[in-house]
Amino acid sequence: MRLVLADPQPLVRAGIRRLCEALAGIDVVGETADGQQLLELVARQSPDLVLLELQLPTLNGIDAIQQIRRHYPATAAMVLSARGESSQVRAALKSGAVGYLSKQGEAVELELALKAAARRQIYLSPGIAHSVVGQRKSARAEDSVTLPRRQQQVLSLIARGKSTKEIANLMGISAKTVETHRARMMDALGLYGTNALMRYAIRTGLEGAEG
Amino acid sequence: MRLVLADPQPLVRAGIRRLCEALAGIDVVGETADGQQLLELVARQSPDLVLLELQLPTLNGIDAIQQIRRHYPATAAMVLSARGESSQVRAALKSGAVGYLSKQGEAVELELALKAAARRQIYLSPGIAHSVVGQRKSARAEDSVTLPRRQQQVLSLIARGKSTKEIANLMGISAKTVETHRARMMDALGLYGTNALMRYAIRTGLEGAEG
DNA sequence: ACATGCAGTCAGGAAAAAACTGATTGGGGG
DNA sequence: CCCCCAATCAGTTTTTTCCTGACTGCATGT
Repeated sequence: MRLVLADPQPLVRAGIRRLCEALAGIDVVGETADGQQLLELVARQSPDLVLLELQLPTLNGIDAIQQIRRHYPATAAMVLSARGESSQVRAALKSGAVGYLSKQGEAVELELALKAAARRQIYLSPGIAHSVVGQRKSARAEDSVTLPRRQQQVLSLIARGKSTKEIANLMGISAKTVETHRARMMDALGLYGTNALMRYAIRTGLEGAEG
Repeated sequence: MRLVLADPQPLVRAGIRRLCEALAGIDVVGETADGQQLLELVARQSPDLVLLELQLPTLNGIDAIQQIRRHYPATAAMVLSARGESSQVRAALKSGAVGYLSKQGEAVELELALKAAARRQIYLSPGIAHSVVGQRKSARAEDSVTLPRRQQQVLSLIARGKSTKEIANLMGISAKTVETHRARMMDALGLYGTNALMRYAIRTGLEGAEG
């Protein structure tokens, strides 16, 4: 099985490469830190499988998977990610990923996942799978919620560290209204307390931008 | 050279382990995902070197380095981190780290770093070194500030989304004292308001894992 | 036309948190 | 020995949050 790796951190990538190469029947034919380069690599090498981190520079993992599925259908894509938000898992699988491997997982999972891919099966790390089997009520409603327009604006300003008063001024509305928006969002997201909302705001607002 | 690894992500850890074991004269005698367990491992194994991520559960990397330097001076500690903020780099080195290796770095750096450590030299990844050669005067006071011990603990708990009351309980002190610590930090960092502090706390990555 | 529901706007008042002021203790260094 | 800083806390005031409504448009379905 011919394999291409994509992860922004060279050291991590090199480590994963070693792990893969130690497995029988696995041939790592390329690696890259970059989404665009990944597509070029796939074009050149036509690997059987791509193992990719979702957070890639120049082209994020989800888009990369879609491109691969569209232009190089012979190549399967499996996610190898540090994070496991439901939204990401679902987006990846919907885009055509053949598996989702968490870096939180044990090393043996790598072998299981690659074997599964060889058999055209789908592998999901434990702790990831629940994102796909809907019945988890305990899983927070945070994911896959689309907030109304103004609520999103408020959220974005919260993520920038603005106070309620500042937000009110910036948006030209009363502070009371901002409070209402916040309360509605907390309700919709199943969060309790302003700090939890702020945490959520910063996490989701920091998407993609990291120095 | 006997080596212990500490990284919260098993897959990454396993990969790095392979890379280390492929080098001559390196013997990986233990690995863990956890700060407290790291100390126990060091006590049992007395390794020559510990290679650790800074963001560890139960005991963060900086504190772990300090403990190791204090209680097990024969063991050196080298940071292997995904991030490279100046403040973290300086804090690590000040705590007695013998090197700072970025996961953004190339895989060969691992060999260079371990060789350097064997020769009792200090290795810094390119792109990390600048944090130490102070010439860049950052505008904000936010960088290059080392907060006192308890203040850092408070900050870390803030980043984890804990409320003042929760922090007070967790630290076994009065809520009033927590407020004082917060106020001192805002003063020291030139921040105004609790939300700005929280933003800072989350952004500087004192957050360990999802609660 | 009418009810229904949602998004957006706001207020009043109680409750909680934060901010300000000031005070004590215990180490370390000059 | 004295001074400073880290750490601890209380009292008081100010600000923010939280809860309970309430009114307006606008779109939808009946």
